[in-house]
Amino acid sequence: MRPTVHDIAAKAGVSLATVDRVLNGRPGVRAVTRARVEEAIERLGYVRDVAAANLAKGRVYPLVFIIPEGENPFMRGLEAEVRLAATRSSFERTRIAVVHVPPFDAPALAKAIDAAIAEGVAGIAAVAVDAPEVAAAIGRARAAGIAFVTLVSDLAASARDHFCGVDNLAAGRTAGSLMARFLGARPGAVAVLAGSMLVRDHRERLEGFRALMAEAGGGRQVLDVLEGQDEPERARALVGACLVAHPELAGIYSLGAGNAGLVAALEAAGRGDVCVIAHEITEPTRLGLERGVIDAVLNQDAGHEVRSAIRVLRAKADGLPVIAAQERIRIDIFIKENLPQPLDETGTARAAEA
Amino acid sequence: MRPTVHDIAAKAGVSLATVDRVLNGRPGVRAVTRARVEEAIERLGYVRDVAAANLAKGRVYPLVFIIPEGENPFMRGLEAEVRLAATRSSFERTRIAVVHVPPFDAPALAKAIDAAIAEGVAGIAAVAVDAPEVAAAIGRARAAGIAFVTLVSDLAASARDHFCGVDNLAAGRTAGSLMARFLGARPGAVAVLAGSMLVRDHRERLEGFRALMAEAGGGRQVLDVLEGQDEPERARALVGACLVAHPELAGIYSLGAGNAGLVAALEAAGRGDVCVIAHEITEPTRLGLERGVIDAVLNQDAGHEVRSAIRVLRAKADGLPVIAAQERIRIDIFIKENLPQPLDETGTARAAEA
DNA sequence: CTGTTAGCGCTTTCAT
DNA sequence: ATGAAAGCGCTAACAG
Repeated sequence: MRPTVHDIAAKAGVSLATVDRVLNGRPGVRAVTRARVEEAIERLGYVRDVAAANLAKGRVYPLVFIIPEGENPFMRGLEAEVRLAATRSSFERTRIAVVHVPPFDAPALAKAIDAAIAEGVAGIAAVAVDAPEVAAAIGRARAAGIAFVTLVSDLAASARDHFCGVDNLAAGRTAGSLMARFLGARPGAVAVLAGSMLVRDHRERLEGFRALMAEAGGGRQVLDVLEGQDEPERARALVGACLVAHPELAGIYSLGAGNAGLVAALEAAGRGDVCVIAHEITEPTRLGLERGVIDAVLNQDAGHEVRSAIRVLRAKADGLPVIAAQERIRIDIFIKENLPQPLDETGTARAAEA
Repeated sequence: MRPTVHDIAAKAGVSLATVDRVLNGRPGVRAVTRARVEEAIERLGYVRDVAAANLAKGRVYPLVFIIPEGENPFMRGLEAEVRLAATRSSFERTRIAVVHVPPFDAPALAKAIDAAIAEGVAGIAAVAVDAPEVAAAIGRARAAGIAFVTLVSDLAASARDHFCGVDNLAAGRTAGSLMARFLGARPGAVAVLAGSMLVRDHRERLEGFRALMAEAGGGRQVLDVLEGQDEPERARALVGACLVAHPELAGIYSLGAGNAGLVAALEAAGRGDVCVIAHEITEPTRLGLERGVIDAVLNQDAGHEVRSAIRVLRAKADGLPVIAAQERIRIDIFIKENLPQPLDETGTARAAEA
């Protein structure tokens, strides 16, 4: 049997209350007594039973997820994953709230963070906007003892406990490598469709992509970035115009959202031959893959990110360690053949039981 | 506050013990009383606090992982993941044991399963050998109320609760698709290196690969399978001979283990131009990717599989539902650019914090 | 058939 | 500065 607080109390010749004080670093214990208890803890190899502790505390962890509003399908999918986790979270003494903020709006995000601090939550997860005022708000949260993780998009220098997302530089390089291999010796330039160069992820992906294309040699031309603001209509117009202006175009790297427009433009122009690489498995990209318009999709698993964020927030709130390997978000590569089947209404994976 | 057993007891006008009997489907309650309690449960929207229940039960879940012995690096990595999880599992009221059996040995596996049943474990995870006697042993385990999951390799018709592994047919198709795209118009045949055609995963992967190569058109020739028994030395010899016999060889699909030999043979022959696709991120395949000898590696995340197996076994043992999306094991595609950094000694992911 | 009572391992008043 | 005792939500004897 694992040693308990009683064992420590007996071994150290003190009461349960004193053991608890030492265990939780609370004041009111003489240094000598503390030392005695700590030695007992050490010698017995005691590890706290977190479940029992939480039961005694009657503690629930109120967490807040701050997510951009709008039509970006990836963000909506992310939110769905949060709500799914929230349903199940009651089992785990966690209460999860979702807060919306306008996308790319640093002041609004900072305000939302401060509101969460005022509410006295145990942890905050937010899709970060890379701005000093946001970093300052995160600093205030941490100062208040609130765990903070950034989700999907990180920000430069800040006190966040953890970043739940992928290495976007590597993602861009991966896209570049696939593009180079898929095109092989085929001539023609490559276009890049982004949301906005004001966003950190997009900048990093572009950087990685350009770097790899340069290293790959062959002198393939990468055209100037098309900024579609992550809006399907703008993306469609931009890509349509690009296809006209560059009839020899060989590939398109779409590193943001708005992919419904991209697919529409390609199909309208009858350019199924263009090699297309996009990001995130969503309705449009899934369809694009299945119809052969998109050749590969790089993905970050939103469900994994959300569950990871919850685990990390709870661990940090408890002062517990984190399993790094489980929390690292991979850059998934999907082609038509390894695309996972969508779940049916009951949440049952058809593929898993096939 | 969430309703508790006390609330139910009060509402139904019965004692705690009766509520508990109803909750756990134990006998000794009149139908009317039962109905009254059930109504109270329903109306209050009661959900059991599993942590508290386990605390009260003092229950630990003894689980057994049955893993093939031998030098297969993937299996050794799998075992390492089990041991890692075991270390951390004390936090979660789970005790994990590892049992070794000779690879591909159905009678030995069946015997190990029966031994675990006799020990009265709560759940068993095993890398299955596809044989009737194994299916029978699994049936006995389930009959004894023991949760059972197959790990990595499933078997035909059996009563296992769940399969923790990938769709190997899809994996083979994925390999085929990548091979076809990477080779493009380049002429030359493709070789396949397998462990043994007696193993189910390998058969399925081959089937998927061949199917896709046929569909891809271009009439690319797929040579007869080389069976290396997952042993590096045999693989090296077979591949070496194949390279001599087919100087125009364009690609190799390695669907089993023994990849150290494959890489060695290719490097010895100076055939870095051959397009190579292999399975599982292990020491040899990681090196192969980094050195450019291997072009892509399909992977199943052993850590994910193990953690998933534990979650599923515990959930099944508790009669709890399972989050399908979290338990589905993806077919990961890795190329040099999206290969995750290995962990350092402290278990910290270098990439995640970079 | 049903109720009482004493814990599981930990935290938390309230005394001393 | 330290201890005693009463729970947290649930289960498990043991009585009725």
